[in-house]
Amino acid sequence: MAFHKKEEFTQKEQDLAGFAKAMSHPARIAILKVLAQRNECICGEIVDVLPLAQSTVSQHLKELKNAGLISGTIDGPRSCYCINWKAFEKFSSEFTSLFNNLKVKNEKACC
Amino acid sequence: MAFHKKEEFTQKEQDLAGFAKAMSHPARIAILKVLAQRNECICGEIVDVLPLAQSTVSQHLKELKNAGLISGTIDGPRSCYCINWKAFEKFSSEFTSLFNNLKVKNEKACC
DNA sequence: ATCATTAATCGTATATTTGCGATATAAGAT
DNA sequence: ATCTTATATCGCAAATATACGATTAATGAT
Repeated sequence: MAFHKKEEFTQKEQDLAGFAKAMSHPARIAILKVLAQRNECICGEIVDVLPLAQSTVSQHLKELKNAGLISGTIDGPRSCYCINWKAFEKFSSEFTSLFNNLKVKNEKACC
Repeated sequence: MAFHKKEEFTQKEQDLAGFAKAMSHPARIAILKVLAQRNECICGEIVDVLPLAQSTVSQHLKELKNAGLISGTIDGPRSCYCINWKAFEKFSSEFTSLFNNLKVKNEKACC
């Protein structure tokens, strides 16, 4: 009956989950890798590398953009996407710090 | 027509995506946090903390377990779950190393 | 042996994601 | 002005995820 209960959690939990969600598909991991290897990347090159249709790649790019992990400028038929390192580092450190802190407290495993 | 193309990507990409997917819901982030704060954690305590039905929490626990992020021993009516730090660190470092390496190559942003 | 407790599983409804082809859009080339 | 190229968006179908209540299973208590 009641769906989509995500807003009942803390903002930080939602943010982290959103970040993870953006990277929860191998195509998007692959896209990030391709983008990270170049300074300027045209979408078409990504399409060539991935085993997916152009429209699907465009959709994945959109999701990564919405999540803030990449930024892109649309310049007519030629789009330039690249990784938004700032946002990426923010999440990455938030993520690792959360679990590193917890880990210190809890050296011995229980089961 | 063709769906579920995930197997067309590298194993590493799939693994990373699977790890991210396991954490792509705030409820599962919250569960990991609760588990990390105790040495032994009974599922019921998690149910009390989360704004979700018992069956739903059980489902989330199952997903975390399938992803290898937590391990649990079922002991009759009393289950003990805890974080699988080993698997967690493996992914965590794989994850950060991937992007740290890439970042070094690519100090200047392009757009 | 029966009851209470706790957690997993089943069945089901709805929402979201994934993917593609077709179409639209926007700029450069002819 | 028309054609080409590159990318975004639309519309749709299928798969997966999310959530719950009801049921089952398994142990401990009475």
